[in-house]
Amino acid sequence: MPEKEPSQAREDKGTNSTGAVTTGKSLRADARRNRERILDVATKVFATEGLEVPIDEIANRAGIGIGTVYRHFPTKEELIEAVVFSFKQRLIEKAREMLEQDPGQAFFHFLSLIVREGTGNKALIAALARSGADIRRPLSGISLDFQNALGELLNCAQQAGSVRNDIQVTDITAILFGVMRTLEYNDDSGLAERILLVVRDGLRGHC
Amino acid sequence: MPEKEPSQAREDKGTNSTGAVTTGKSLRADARRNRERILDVATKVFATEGLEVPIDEIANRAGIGIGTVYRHFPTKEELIEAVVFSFKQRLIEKAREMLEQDPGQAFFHFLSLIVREGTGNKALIAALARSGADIRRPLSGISLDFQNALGELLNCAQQAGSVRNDIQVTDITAILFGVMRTLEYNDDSGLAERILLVVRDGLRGHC
DNA sequence: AAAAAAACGGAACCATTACTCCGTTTATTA
DNA sequence: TAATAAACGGAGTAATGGTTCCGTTTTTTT
Repeated sequence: MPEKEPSQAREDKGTNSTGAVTTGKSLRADARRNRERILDVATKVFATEGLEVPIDEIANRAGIGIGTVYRHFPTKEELIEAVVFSFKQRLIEKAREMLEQDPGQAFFHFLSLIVREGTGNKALIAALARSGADIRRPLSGISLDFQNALGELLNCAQQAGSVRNDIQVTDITAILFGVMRTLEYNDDSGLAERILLVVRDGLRGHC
Repeated sequence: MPEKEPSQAREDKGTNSTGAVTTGKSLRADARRNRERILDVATKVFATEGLEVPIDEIANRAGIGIGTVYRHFPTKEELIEAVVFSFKQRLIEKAREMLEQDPGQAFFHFLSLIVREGTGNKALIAALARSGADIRRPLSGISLDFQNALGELLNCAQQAGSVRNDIQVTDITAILFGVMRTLEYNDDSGLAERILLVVRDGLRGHC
């Protein structure tokens, strides 16, 4: 009698080039549902309350056991990464779209967009912090993609003379990081506007 | 027979208007020595390693028991306040001195000074963060003094036309906070220079 | 120098949080 | 629908870090 073997060689979860987990067909129905739900809740909670919210809290709000959360995302870090990933992905997409516009406009519009979206979204701020905090650490995956997208906008703007030349992408990331951090505790959009004004004029340079 | 009474009504520790603990004569010799030592060590450790360093660590490095630290500073918060206080005090003094200079110069020199001193000093960054993070919360004590000192420099600079007029002190505090935070993880002074350049030009305004 | 007061030291306590383990439940398969 | 595999849930574990308590030591007073 032939040995029992896994009835159908289920395809494994894999990771695509960008680092996102490709949700293959291999998950059981309830599992896929739960995974989705966790991600949903985590995204909202992280955005409104910050990354320090304990996993238990997220599990509770999702109406799901802690163990389940950990099966899907073996560490808190990985859950955060997953959430952060989609935020960055969306921004990258926006950046690409903007490349159509006038170079100077594009760059500054992108900055505005980030600031606007970031105001009041602690998860997004953290996402940017993760690629902007320590600019010496080489990036990879989605963070690198993001930096490249931003870099392209910057380059174009510089070539068009809309942004000073003595500035690099990493400087922008760093500045962005600072602005975000400031806005983390001040969701006043008036402040955001004024800071953006200063940054904008400063980036144009030589008065 | 008369009841025993405290031989000498020792003067109590009090707090002066700025919030600093006035070290009266009431402390025993070893106590005063220890208090000083704790403050010294804490200042250095907080500066180089940040405020997250546990109290135990500070006690150990000072060669003093944990209990002793807590007798002098009933909560970690109070120890931090004490450290932060002296940093701010020094900055305020500098600000006053600078008022002598040309208004525009004074203001920008002060910004440079803070950035220079802040680069690599996590305690100082935290000190500024504490008065700049949430600009809606009304300040008091030393933080208010600091804001006022900064405000005075700003006012003069604005009246002299060296700084744009659509900006308030709290905006400066916020910007400063952001810059500091950025530099917290990047002690590269080149980056500091470039960011300062952008901020400076941005604050001058209307190109 | 003895008594009283002040200060010391650090083990123990408590709260928080990330993460594990395993008995139970649910989905899938045959 | 019974057997099997997959996934679930949450009590329990471990590490961390702030704070308290109290027996011991040091300083000050008489």
